[in-house]
Amino acid sequence: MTRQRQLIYGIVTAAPEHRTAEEIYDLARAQMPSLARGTVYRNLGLLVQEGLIRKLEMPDAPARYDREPRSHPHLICQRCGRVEDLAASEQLLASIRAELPVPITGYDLKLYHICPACRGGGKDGIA
Amino acid sequence: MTRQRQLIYGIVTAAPEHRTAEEIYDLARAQMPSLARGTVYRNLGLLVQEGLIRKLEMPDAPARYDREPRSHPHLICQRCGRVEDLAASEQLLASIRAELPVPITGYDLKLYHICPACRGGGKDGIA
DNA sequence: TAATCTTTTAGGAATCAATCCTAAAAGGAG
DNA sequence: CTCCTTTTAGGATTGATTCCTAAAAGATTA
Repeated sequence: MTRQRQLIYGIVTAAPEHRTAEEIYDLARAQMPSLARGTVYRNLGLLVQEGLIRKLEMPDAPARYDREPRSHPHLICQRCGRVEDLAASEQLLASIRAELPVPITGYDLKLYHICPACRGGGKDGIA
Repeated sequence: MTRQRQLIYGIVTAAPEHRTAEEIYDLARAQMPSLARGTVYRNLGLLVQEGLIRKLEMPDAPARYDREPRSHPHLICQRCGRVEDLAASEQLLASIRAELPVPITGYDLKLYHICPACRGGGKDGIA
């Protein structure tokens, strides 16, 4: 395990944020200025392969990385792109499986909405 | 409605395939050789905006377009990337909504598996 | 610890999907 | 047909990501 790998993994797992490779690169360079961009991409890919973290493809935007590798839903604001984790529901997964003709190895569920901040005004969501 | 737009829309809606912009471009050029790549991308974007078709972001691959704009699950082979439509289940959507703290505007559910062709051998799926 | 072999890195070039730019062509209203 | 607006072709450009290579770091063994 190289220092670079450790650093990158640490940044992803330290916070629940869903950061892009570029954001991770910037944060990492604050601690290791010589770190190369390619190293970040390569290690993120390896961490994903090993099942330690998860890659989230975003609509019309760079991918983001999630410290939780197990399948779980994400709530995404259509306007600002903010990503929020939702708890994986066994009940939901069961419903999904029940509908399927084949066994699945994982899923990716993105739920779109407009977050309170983007809905404007001060009030949010009472209506 | 320009001829280019009509042609592109026609290609997407003609078949249940989920084609990439590049594939659509190739098919369209067979009928209109002067068509520009940018025109294909721009019109696909406009068709998506108008809600006539749907864009599917694919993991580590170019986006694909679906002639069905309403939210519905997709079954995707992890190995070859083949995309298959699944029927939108009102029951499933209800389960999803029931779990949520906020109203959603749409969803994107990708279910991953290994398709029979990729599972190797001749038999498929009896086991 | 030194020698050796393997893996990973830095740095930058290259790729690929997608977007942007501009003059010319097409649509469309009157 | 004329004027005005929108869209196109064609190609340059961008932005995320991958690839390349010599050098550095890690690991292994003696």
